[in-house]
Amino acid sequence: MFLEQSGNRIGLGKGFKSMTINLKQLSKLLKLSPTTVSRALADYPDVSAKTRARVKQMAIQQGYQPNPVARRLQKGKTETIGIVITPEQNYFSDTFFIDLLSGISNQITRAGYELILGVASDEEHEMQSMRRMVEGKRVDGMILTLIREQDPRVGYLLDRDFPFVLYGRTRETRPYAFVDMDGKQAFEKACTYLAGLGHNRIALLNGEPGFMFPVGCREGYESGLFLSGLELDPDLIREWKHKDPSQSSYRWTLELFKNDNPPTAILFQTEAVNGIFKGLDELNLRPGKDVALIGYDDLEIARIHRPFLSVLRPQAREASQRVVSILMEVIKGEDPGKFQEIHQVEMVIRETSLPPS
Amino acid sequence: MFLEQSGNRIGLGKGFKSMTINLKQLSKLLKLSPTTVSRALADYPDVSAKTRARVKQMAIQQGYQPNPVARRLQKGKTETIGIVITPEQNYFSDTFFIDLLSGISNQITRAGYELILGVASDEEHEMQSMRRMVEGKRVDGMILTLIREQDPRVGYLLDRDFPFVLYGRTRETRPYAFVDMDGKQAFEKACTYLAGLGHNRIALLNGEPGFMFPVGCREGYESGLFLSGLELDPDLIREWKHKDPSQSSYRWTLELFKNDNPPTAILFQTEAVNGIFKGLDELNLRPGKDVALIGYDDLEIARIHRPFLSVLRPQAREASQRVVSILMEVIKGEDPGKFQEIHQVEMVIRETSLPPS
DNA sequence: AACTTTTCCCAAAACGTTTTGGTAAAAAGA
DNA sequence: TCTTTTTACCAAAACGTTTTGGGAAAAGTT
Repeated sequence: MFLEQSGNRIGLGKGFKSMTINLKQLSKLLKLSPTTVSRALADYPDVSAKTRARVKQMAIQQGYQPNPVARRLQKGKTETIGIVITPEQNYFSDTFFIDLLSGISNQITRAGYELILGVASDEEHEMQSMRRMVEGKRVDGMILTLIREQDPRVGYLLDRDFPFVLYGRTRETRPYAFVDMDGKQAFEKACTYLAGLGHNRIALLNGEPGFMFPVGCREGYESGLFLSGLELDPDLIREWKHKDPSQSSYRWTLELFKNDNPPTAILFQTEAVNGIFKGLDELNLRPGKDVALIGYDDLEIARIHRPFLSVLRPQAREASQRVVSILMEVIKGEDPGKFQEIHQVEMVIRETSLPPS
Repeated sequence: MFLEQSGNRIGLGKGFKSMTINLKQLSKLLKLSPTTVSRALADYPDVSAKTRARVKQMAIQQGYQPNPVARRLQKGKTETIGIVITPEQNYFSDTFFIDLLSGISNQITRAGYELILGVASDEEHEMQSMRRMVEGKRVDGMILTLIREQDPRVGYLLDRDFPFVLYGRTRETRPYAFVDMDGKQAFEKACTYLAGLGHNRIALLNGEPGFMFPVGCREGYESGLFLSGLELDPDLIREWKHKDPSQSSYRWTLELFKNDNPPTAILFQTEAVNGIFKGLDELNLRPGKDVALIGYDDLEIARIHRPFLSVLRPQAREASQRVVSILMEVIKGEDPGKFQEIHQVEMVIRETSLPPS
């Protein structure tokens, strides 16, 4: 009866024998035109309620799913967004990318979109992978992470008006959309909190310069000192290397305590906690007792080892979902400048933020 | 001159003003038919060398990239492969998924394919996400990880002859393609090594049952004991929970040493190292000195804390690349049963595998 | 010179949707 | 009853490729 349409062999010959029906076949089954079936499924008002119901039922019964590739071609959209991650630039923060991808993936699926992933080892491959997605017309929009102070990706995308959202910020005067954590406010809060406890030698073990995030951390730290009436001592600020947070932070910890007037507290990104603990151990200083510690990021490790680490906790899951929602708006043509979100960071007091002994 | 083709507005109206040229426009520029241009770019022999060169040069000059969506429609392939990860089932092994994705992504890009990623929280969403990819015709093949002893995903894919490769193995009699680490051989090697040093009370702190990997570990452990002429003592085998490796392994460590005849060595998956160290610390046992330790997986943490952990090191990057190559073959129509690879695991002796004291 | 083969190119169809621009029939309004 | 409006449907075009099935001109063979 409706088998003569032999032109419609689907995925045949390659072993995939699952019976996937297409629009033409479905419409034949219903004795309707493909047009009407398509419009019925899309809830257009120009198809009668009765037909619409009949169509939908048959579609479900036959397991019809519109071929996304065909739809994309017709609609001129890929229904896909891209992200390139660079694990080696963020090695020890164990679940950073996974948490991020988790929130993103969630929201993207909800929108019926796809997430394509690139993994790059360095800045160069990162750019290369992104260009492949953009110039190869493989995505409708990009999500960017691990943003640098001067970030060529942002200029590149702005230049060609390609939709994107930053998870973070950069130095760029043209308007663009971003979702960022308020590192400044977080470090200010932690700093004033420690000062309020009586600490007056507070050190900052900051992330690698070049990336944008540590800039805010430092601003918050300086502002916190100022608000608490404390002097800024450049000798209490150190920067570790992204490549090897543990080693470099270990060395800097030892350095810090060579000071005549050593710190009684340290602010840092939690990635560096292993190095700091190791350093303190070597100096026979008890973390949390002899030296107060507050880390940025609530990594697993902060909750496993005694003493449990007091931390600044960004709501990463939430923020990453916002990134997607915003990107959808930008893709629709909304002005990116309208979407600039800075998310608050909460402080979780555990066992390493006591007054000085 | 060649601007009259106003039907070819690309991505217009949505802000993306980048000048992307298409095949028809390119062919007009060259005063050739689209057919010839297409075939020239694909190196068909029926286009003269001169024309081919001219076409290629112009294509580069104009920055022409064939629209992948259109190509996919015509070719009846998505040029995309899918993977669904479930981070919560593998929480602490910090870089497991990232390393995996890294190898996979690499190889996929090389093949001109795309990687689409799903992130699921549990078994149910995992299946759901996979079905969306398969039944929604969004991918040509799937990669599966964290394989369970009885894994419904495998049956599902086999039933509809859909191409896939396992990173791991399962209990299934029909032939299927997989790349697996030789956990059995690894644990056997570690076990006989320890026995050779004189250890005769060797414990196994194994992963959660239900997953396939711990099964091999146990087999290797038992076989290692046997080869070394040691008795198997069921009291020396414990299984921690995937959900919370640290807590459960901590508790099991304490348990193990309540034994009248406590172990002098422990084999385990490195994810559990924190719990074990914590437990030993509490028992005033020095890791590596009083108790020998060998972990499976060379996680960052194994190389950071003294004593440096002796480990079994799988070549994850290499294996994940193989997974992709194999999947490509299976997609081409090769018999999946031909591709069953078991990769050797090397042992790295560091500081925690001394003879018993 | 009359065939045959090879070289080089192309028009048209196809992939599976959605959108455009209708039209015939039914209902409403005069 | 005749016109107008609304309802319910559909044929054809379009999205940008690749593949199919030629076919004219040039080169080679008798």
